[in-house]
Amino acid sequence: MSNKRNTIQKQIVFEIFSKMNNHPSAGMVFEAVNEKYPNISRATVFRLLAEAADEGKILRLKLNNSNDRYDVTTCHHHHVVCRECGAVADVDIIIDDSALLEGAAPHEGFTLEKSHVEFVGVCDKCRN
Amino acid sequence: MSNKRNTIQKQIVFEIFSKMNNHPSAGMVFEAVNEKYPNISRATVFRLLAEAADEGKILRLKLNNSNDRYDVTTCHHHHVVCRECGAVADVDIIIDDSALLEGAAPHEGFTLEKSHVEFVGVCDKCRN
DNA sequence: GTGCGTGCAAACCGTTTGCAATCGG
DNA sequence: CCGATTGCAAACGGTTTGCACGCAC
Repeated sequence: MSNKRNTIQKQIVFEIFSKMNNHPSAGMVFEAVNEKYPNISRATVFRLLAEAADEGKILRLKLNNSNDRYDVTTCHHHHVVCRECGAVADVDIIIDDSALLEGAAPHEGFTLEKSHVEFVGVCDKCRN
Repeated sequence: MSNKRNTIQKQIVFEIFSKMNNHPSAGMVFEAVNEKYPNISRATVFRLLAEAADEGKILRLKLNNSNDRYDVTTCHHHHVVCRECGAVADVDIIIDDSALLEGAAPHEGFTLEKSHVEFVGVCDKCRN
């Protein structure tokens, strides 16, 4: 039900993006797209990802020590960032979100709405 | 026991930074410093904060929808970001860190080391 | 005196934008 | 057709850096 056009660029970008399982930044998606389709511009990749994130079709993550990362999975889950290389992966864990929200006492008149747990760790490669 | 020099700029920057309780970005610290001490350069403020963060004396946070924020408090605690204006505040909550780390199953060979809970919410001003 | 720390301005890097050309519906 | 979408290149904003000078030690 989108009033948006279904362009070739959009198909290609999301085709390639959805096959990347490393929570890539927009730049990383552009690299991957550019390899096979050098005529698709950087701006288009950035625009398409930002648009999809705004529409809630994908997630835009801000994590420690890295640029914005995009995530195909929009349902509530958590992440780990490698402290060495910045690689990102999903973390399977069951966390009672509402218990967290209720148990928390924010300062200065804030109201809490959502929570996200970010783990820091090491990836396989960087552990040596 | 630092082999670093104790310069006037360093004293001033951290004097002012430690009085800001809004988890400021480097730019915000510079603004505050610049108001009273216009002869201290932006680069110096950025360098001093980055250096202190590298030494573990302060925290460098990357949170949703904002630049890097610095935090005087280095002990383990959690944060909330206003979804409207990006303001940051501490959140008091007791979370069993090791239980989190043990209960979590990271993908792709990651080892977890630390956790940080980031809440999204609204601040007093933006709630209207 | 020595060399670390600073100020300045320019470079940087990821991202965004203005605009004319193009393409999808 | 006609306006949404694209490609390009230039602008942007926050941060970093190279270099010469000055200050802490």
